[in-house]
Amino acid sequence: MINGYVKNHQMQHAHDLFDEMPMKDVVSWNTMLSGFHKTKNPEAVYLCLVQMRRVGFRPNEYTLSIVISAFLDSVFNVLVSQIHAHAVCLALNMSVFVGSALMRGYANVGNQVGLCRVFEDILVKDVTSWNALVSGYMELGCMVEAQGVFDAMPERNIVSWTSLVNGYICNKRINEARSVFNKMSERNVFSWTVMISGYVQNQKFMDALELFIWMLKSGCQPNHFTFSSVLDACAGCSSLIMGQQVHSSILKSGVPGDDILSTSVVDMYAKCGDIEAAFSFFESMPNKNLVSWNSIIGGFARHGLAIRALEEFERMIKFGVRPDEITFVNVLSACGHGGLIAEGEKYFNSMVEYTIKAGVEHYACMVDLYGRAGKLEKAEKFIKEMPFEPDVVVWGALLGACGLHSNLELGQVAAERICKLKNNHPAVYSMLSKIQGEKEEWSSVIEFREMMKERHVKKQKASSWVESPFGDR
DNA sequence: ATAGGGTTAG
Repeated sequence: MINGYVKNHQMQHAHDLFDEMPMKDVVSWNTMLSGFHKTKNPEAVYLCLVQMRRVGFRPNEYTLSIVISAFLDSVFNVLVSQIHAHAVCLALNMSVFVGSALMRGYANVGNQVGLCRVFEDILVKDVTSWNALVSGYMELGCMVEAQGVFDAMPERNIVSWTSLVNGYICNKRINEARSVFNKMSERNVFSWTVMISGYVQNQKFMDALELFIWMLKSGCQPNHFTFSSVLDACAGCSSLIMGQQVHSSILKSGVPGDDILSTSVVDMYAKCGDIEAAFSFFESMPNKNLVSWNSIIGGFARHGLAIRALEEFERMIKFGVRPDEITFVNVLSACGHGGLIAEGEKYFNSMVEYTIKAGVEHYACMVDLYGRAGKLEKAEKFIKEMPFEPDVVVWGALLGACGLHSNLELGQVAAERICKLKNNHPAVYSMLSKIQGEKEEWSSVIEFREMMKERHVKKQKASSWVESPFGDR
């Protein structure tokens, strides 16, 4: 019964039943631990483990591997070496299960010595243990070691290959990843998805889409992970036609739509310029979460529809969804693009009510807000009163505003600060020469162009899909 | 009856 509740993520019911249970054993405790792990509640796992020990139960292999997995990426991962010590005392460190969990744990805290030590102690190492070693080395950025382990493994399965590909991708070595991927004798939905999302993460959207077509031709059925990455690729290269095709394939494929996939659809339509399609799909979603709300608010903001962005924000609050820092970045940028100064100030000040501390991004939005509206002194004052060091984005917002309102003096101040933080940023040259051009100071403009040539500064490539002679790619 | 290695969103 408890396991049934756990499988359906009904932890409250599981908990109640567990409390009533008269003769608990290790298995019942492990089932509860696993439930807290599945519902991503590391603190509950921690408390449950402590309680279990307090009433005198001895952890077994199951207990330790669940607990270690639950501590990954949480504050409790400082306990990895303590759990390891515990495992040694119970002679469970030689278990394949505990061993591979511990390896992930050590990789998670960046401890290479621990990773190797645990691997050596595993009595009968199987493919999974070797795979965990490859992934562990990759996670630590040790690509040579990972490749060495892969080459030395007694046997390799599709997971070993996929781990290697994924490892190279995580280390931003997309070409190495692709060359390993090409050598695979068989591929499954995991391997295809890893490679496709790797291209997306590295902004190679066309490569991602090309590979997706290849995947379909090879007869491999995409899942919600794949589709979500592919939609991201469509959004990345602003290809509405491709995005629509992918959306249709999702509907035809019959993969159950989840929150993440739906949010990717919303985001794709918004980034491909069809904000109404984004909105109507968003409206049709039965379960809107924080990320989906942020996505539609950001979509309206980017389309300059400030009022509609703010309406969605208010609706989100009414729905009882708590905004986070990203929500406010989107809300403030909506105000900036819509010239809604008073509203921007109101929302900026309301952040404390939601216990969200304004970060450097929010300050950048405010500088942008004042700057676009021509209130340059106010923007400058805002920068001076910031509780942290302004970054390139903050100064860039001011510089952009100076370009918009042809203010050379303040523009030069911003430009100098940007150059200190990031040498030879092309935007600095373009913006200053733009202002000088407007002031008809042609000698300065020419001087700047010469300077750019000398310093080998290249203007950033920019293009627009609006009335593009190439049509929609 | 409970456990380990590879993939997704703002």
